[in-house]
Amino acid sequence: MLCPVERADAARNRARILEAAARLFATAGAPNVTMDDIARAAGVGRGTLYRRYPDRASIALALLDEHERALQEELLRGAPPLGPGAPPAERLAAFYSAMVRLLEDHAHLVLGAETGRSRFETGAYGFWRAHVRSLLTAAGLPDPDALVEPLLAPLAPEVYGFQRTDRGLTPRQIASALAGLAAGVLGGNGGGRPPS
Amino acid sequence: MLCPVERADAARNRARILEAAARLFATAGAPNVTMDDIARAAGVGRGTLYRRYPDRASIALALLDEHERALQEELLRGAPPLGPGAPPAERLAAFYSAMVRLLEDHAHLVLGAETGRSRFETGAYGFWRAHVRSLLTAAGLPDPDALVEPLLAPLAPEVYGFQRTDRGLTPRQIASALAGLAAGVLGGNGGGRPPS
DNA sequence: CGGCGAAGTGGACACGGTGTCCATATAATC
DNA sequence: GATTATATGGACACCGTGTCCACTTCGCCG
Repeated sequence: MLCPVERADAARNRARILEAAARLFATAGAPNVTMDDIARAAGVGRGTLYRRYPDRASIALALLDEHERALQEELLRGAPPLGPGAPPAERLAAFYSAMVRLLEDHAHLVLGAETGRSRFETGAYGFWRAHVRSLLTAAGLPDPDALVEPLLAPLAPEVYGFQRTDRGLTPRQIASALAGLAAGVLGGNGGGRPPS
Repeated sequence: MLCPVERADAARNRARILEAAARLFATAGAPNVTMDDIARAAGVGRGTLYRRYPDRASIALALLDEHERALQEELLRGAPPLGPGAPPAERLAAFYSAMVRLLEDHAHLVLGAETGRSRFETGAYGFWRAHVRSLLTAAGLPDPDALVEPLLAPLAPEVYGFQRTDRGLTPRQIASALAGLAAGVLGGNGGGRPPS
């Protein structure tokens, strides 16, 4: 092997592909974009495209990667309530709020790409899962493993998209409802309930 | 028009299609079954199949219909805690429990058929939604519209399937966790929390 | 600077599924 | 039993996917 690193043209094409895919996803909607479209828009052949990204999901994943990593960093080492230090209920609410922002900003990317089962198989999902699970454990809840997925399920792109588009909810409303959920499950008090 | 009702052969073929589809879905898994397969197994032509069911989802929907209707009946007029009479938190927990049973019994049907966005467009979803929303309203929660989807999201077939298969959870565990969720959100007390 | 090997490229190809269409067959009415 | 609307079923074209391989380009080394 003479070239241990990525070749210059390969890097150039990778950038082209990602740029073109981002543009197409944003304008036409992810599910309506075919591999052909992306290859043509990027000015590369089909073979080149498939070499790196076997399907649409992996392209969207690459596009989302940087944004998700930033949030992950904040969860691990950022300031409270997102980062360590705050009580679990508040951290969960902050996490929900941050995820709502992420979904709102990149809905077009994430929709139809991370959809269905493939969502669970991404590294990002594993991270969110571990984070929420640690919050549940810290709060002393029984059987945190069984509560993680129900708490993460509202963040599925399809659910968020349905609430926003079909139900006409605002990001504020959604984040607020999720904060209530977090308080109800993790906080001792009935956080989401009206003071009675 | 001479035949205002469904013709005899049409009814017969409808039954054949549903029976064949149920068999195929159960053995091969819904996503792996093509329209061709169903038509051939049912002994009808493609045109006949497409006439009634434009896609797999509508077939699965027809198959699930009766089971869902039974549960809907119970929710409306059955005995507490599933039917009217019990406090909202207990009714929601009972609903979760019944849905877990439904998912467990018909996972093969529902998986890959009601998947993704199409789930929200079924009449059944609208019913579950209205039910949960009424429970939220009865409990006096603010903005029930924003809480409905998060509470229904854990029942998405993909989520349930992931918990059962990949995570190795039992139906009991899942139902129990959801009961805790119901208690935390709707019940004043921390139902899912350990007594402190 | 020229050639060499390996990685990268791109388009042609075959496959499979979907959805449509229409000539034919069949059931229900008269 | 004739008639007419409806149902049937298979043939057809279309589209997207994923693979494959002959060719090109890159990077190194003599």
